[in-house]
Amino acid sequence: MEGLSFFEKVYAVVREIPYGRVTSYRAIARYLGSEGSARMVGWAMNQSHNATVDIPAHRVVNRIGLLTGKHHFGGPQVMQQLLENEGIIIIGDQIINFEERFWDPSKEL
DNA sequence: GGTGTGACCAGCT
DNA sequence: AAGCTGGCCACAC
Repeated sequence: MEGLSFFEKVYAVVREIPYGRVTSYRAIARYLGSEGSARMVGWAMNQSHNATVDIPAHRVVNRIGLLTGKHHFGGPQVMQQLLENEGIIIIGDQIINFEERFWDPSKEL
């Protein structure tokens, strides 16, 4: 992790999110040592499409499991569809059983 | 090196 | 209950 920019660290963590699990912007920021930087994580996701590697950005949601970033995918349904492909249920942009699906890098990594 | 920009968050109105 | 405000901080220009 040495020599990596904040962005690159964010990408590295997001790539570690297991299939069928999700995490929050805040949890990633906390794991990277700057808890107040949740917005930066979101911004990193915004730029993630020009990253050289694939970033499963759909596995990152806000603190309560709401799909706030769905408009930044191909269309407003794409993010939800990707998650449902992984067995995650979503109703009204809200992940069902969010607490069970939640994956915290600072505990599990 | 100041300024603008956010896919956030908590607290207030 | 829904919307606004200010704080937050890494990045690009």
